[in-house]
Amino acid sequence: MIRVRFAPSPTGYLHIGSARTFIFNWLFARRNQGTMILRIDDTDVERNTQASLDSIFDGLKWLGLPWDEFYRQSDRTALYTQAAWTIFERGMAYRDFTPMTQIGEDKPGGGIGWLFNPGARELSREESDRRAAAGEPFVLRFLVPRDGEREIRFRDLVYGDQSKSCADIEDFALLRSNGMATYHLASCFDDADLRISHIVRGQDHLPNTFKHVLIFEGLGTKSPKFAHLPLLIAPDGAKLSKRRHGPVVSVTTYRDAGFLPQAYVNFLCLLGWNPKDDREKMLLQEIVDVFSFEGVNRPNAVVNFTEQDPIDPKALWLNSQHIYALSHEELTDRLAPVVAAAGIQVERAHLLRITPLIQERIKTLNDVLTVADFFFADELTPYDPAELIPKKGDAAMALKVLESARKALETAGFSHDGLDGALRAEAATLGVKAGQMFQPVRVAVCGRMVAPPLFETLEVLGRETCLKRIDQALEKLRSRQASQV
RNA sequence: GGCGCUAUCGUCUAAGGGUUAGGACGAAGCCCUCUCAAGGCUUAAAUAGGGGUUCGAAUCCCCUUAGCGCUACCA
Repeated sequence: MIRVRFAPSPTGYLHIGSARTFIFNWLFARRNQGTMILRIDDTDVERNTQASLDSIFDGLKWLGLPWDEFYRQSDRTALYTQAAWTIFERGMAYRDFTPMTQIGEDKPGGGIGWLFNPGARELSREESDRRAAAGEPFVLRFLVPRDGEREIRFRDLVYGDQSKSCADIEDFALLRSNGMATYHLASCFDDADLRISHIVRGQDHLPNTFKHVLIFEGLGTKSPKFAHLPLLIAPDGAKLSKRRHGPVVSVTTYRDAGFLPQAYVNFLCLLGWNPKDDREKMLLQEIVDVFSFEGVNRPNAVVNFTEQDPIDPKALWLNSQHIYALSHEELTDRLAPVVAAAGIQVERAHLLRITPLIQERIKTLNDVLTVADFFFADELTPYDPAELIPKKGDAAMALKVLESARKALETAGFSHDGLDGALRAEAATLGVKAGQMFQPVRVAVCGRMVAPPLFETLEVLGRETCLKRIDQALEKLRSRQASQV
């Protein structure tokens, strides 16, 4: 039975790399009819925040990938302490009474690799017990084997066989001096207790895994299988961080930019994994059908963003592909809340008619606001009347064309073919090219030179609005001419 | 410093001893066309460097270089 977990610690908001780890876990579980567990690793009371927890749930909810079981480490602290003392009783851990301030100086950052504090390992059990009983604070450390040349080995499903000499593993802490379990202990205990079959997490944990193997040994359980994932990094090669890279690292950036969750998931999957064929745009089910750790790469993957544009261009393209794959009804359902949030009131039936016209012209849901604005507004936003002048034409032509278009639209049938026929006929009688006819009309009704296909647009706008806007355009042209004379 | 991981177009990647090193995004150009978009076609663009092994290396091994990670009573 496959059981996997995603175990974020609530010390920041849900970050793009964490989201991907969650997704890979989820995919692996679904692919193998396994169980997906969400576990909040909140053993660090100092740094946990409710806001962070909210952000994690928020982000996961948006992704739309449900989990099957839920745990929170702060509910289980007694279990960890108990486990730590079991390891101690087995002689695989010891109390270290070295004050924190003292070790801070000559330990990490500076010089030689730190393995353990001098004298701490050699303390007799009697003295250790006595000092503890006297209330002296201590850290419980794992007693990493120092005799012989023992190597810790494990096989990673992505990175292959791993080994490390115990001589390079320090005596890491199991219990803090306040009695709380550390991440290593709590995480391993839970992985064992919850019968996790595969630990799927970021590659930054690869070096920690040697310690974890030791802990599982201390716990007397078999290690789960491991699959480490390449990290997501910034274009500058650095690990993604809020401080350095800003809001890009948060999943909410993509959500708020108008991404479809399935497109975002698709994008994240393609960072460090590929289906071994040329597919790029994939539905969730299609990914589930072929997902395996064989397809996971080892090098870190760059999320391609800039200061000006936080969105990876490929993500944007994938989003447009997913938008394009939606039915008109589905897309309308996604667009409606965006439009409503912008304070625009539109009937769903009307929006449903607009949707097909913009579907292949929007890359994000939010684009509806800029691409379809003229469908929503009563009055067009002001535009330069010079835009009404067709190519290789002049203001007089614009005037002439718009006048005859107006006349034609008074009687034309408001369907694609009716409008097409009527306007083309007008162009022919005036002796202008079709484009010279269409473009002024487009600008007149849309208020700009770039817009969806003309006839469908006119159709959706309706005769009344079209005539009104052409009248306004004629007015603009006339006053422009008057002012220029 | 020690230990570990990694190294193919700008980016995501394919090719796990024999290919003109393939695809996608992005860029440029052309076609289509009522503008834009979509679509089609085309172009530019990569095996970090050096040694081996081999008839033959992007692929296996070693070294160098570079990047990243871990080295906390954070996770």
